Amino acid sequence: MEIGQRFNPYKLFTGCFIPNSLAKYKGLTALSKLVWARLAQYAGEDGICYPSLKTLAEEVGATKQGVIKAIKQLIKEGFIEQEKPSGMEMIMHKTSRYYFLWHSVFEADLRPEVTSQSKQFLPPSDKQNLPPSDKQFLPKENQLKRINEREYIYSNSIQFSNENFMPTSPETSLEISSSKGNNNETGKHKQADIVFDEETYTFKGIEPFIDKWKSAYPAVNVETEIKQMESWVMSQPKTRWKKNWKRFITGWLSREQERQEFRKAKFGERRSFLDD
DNA sequence: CGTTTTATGGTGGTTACTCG
DNA sequence: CGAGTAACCACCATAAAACG
Repeated sequence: MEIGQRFNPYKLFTGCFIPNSLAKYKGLTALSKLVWARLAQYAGEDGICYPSLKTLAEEVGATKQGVIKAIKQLIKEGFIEQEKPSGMEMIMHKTSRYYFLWHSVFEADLRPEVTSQSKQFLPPSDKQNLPPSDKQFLPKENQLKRINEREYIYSNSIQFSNENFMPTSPETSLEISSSKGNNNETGKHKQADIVFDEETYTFKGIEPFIDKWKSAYPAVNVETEIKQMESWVMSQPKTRWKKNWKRFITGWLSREQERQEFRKAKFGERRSFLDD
């Protein structure tokens, strides 16, 4: 690929993701939406992120002041909540924590079948998913619906695609297809081989293994990694495609699990998966 | 009626400063 | 060091007014 050459950006990049409903929302500036997207990308499985204003500003191409204004607007409009450092945290120059709030505009992006079927993929509860040190920062549950509950709905959020990011069809949705699954149709307990669909650039037949992988690799966001795999495979020449995709996927997840554990051991806590 | 000019508000940048 | 405020400035989009 040469500079200036035409190319197809479809599923080619990873990066920030702005839901359609948020993009259309008129109560936020463009920068606010970008900041939201960046924060969403920072947020890990626990749905919390804590980048510094300086870092945020650098990564969205704005100034610290601009980011402050954007964050204020996001808070005012009810999209995020901010926990400012206090006490020892302030002394230790800790950064603010940002929680995502479920907003009415997001409902517009949820098709009925997605809303009902996605429930089973939500984490058991907020607190169970939070590290102990984070529990003290949990706002009142009845006031707050952290957006990581919907994380799986937007699990392909770090991909750049021309299509709607919502998993609207079984062909493009791990979540929905897993609820239907091969078992219902072809029956019973026969496990089909995993194949890589050349047209949709997605893995087919992985649904029966998702839960297994989740429990086997708890430090890994399986859905996100699958998307990254699909993106990676897509960029590879077909001659390099694997024959045994299941082995490829488990190998990838295993490697990622080790990396996450190494990170935890080395850095104590992860600030963001973007710090890779 | 269409085009140009002007006024206004929103947004964001820079700098300096304070606070804990 | 991180977060925040304030004053000032520039830019841009929009609406209204002026003009031919």
